Amino acid sequence: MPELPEVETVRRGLTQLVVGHIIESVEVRWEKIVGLDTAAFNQQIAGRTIEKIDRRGKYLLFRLSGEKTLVSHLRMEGAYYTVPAGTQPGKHDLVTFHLDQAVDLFYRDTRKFGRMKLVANSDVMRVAGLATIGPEPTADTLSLEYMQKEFLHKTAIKPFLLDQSHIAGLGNIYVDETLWQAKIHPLQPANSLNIEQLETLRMCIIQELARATDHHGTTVHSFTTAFGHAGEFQNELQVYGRVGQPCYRCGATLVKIKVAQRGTTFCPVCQILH
DNA sequence: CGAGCCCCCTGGGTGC
DNA sequence: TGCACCCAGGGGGCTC
Repeated sequence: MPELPEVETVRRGLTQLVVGHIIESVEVRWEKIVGLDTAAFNQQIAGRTIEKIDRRGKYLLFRLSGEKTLVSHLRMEGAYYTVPAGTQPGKHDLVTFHLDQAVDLFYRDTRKFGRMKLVANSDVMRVAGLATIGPEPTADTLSLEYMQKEFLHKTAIKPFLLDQSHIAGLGNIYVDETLWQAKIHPLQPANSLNIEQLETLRMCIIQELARATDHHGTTVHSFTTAFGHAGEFQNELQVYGRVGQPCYRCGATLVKIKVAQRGTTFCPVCQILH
């Protein structure tokens, strides 16, 4: 499931593979992904050059010629990869971008949850999700002062961190990881954290996402980079996927509960609810 | 405004 | 071997 480190890894791969190419035509094999059929999407996008690829939170932003942006969210299993022109698409290859220089860019999405939308550059920040997105989790953009003002809700910290309007980029895996690192219980109300805990959490989030990005993201289920490689960060995970195994810090058995409909693994000894 | 729930989907796992 | 079920989950949208 792509979170910020995985999306950033995809962005870097795509930058090498498709920037500078012209989109000659497209084929849409599952209309809900794009919200348009092949003819309508083709009419909007054909002839544009891919000038640059940006990222905001978990959104990929393909900057195209003519002041347009293709906003793409991979959701659970969306993936991009390039193949030689003429390659037959597989069952789960839902969109084909026929590029110049005999390259096809495939969008594959087993569960069909991903979405993409072409908008004018001036409308990008009006796209649902981007309109309300919180700051990027870096030292420059996520300040302690912001967190003190933002974390005033009594909502449990886990769903609070999953809400992209507070901080951009965290998903289920990295929320469980950073809460374990900061020794905070996933049900702890966001407004109950003191300033020391907020600063600890802030640094854990910033460092964990940077470290995961350095490792090309986490591969669970199906994530691969645009080059078809798996990430390596799954080997670094401390709690996610380790229910029933010993806590690396205290040795207690990690437990799994449901928090806001999400599977949540934590240490019942290190992460005490206050 | 917030909490809770539904929905979108399919592959993989489990039980019989 | 096969069938019926259940589960995972990001985020938009809905109701209360």
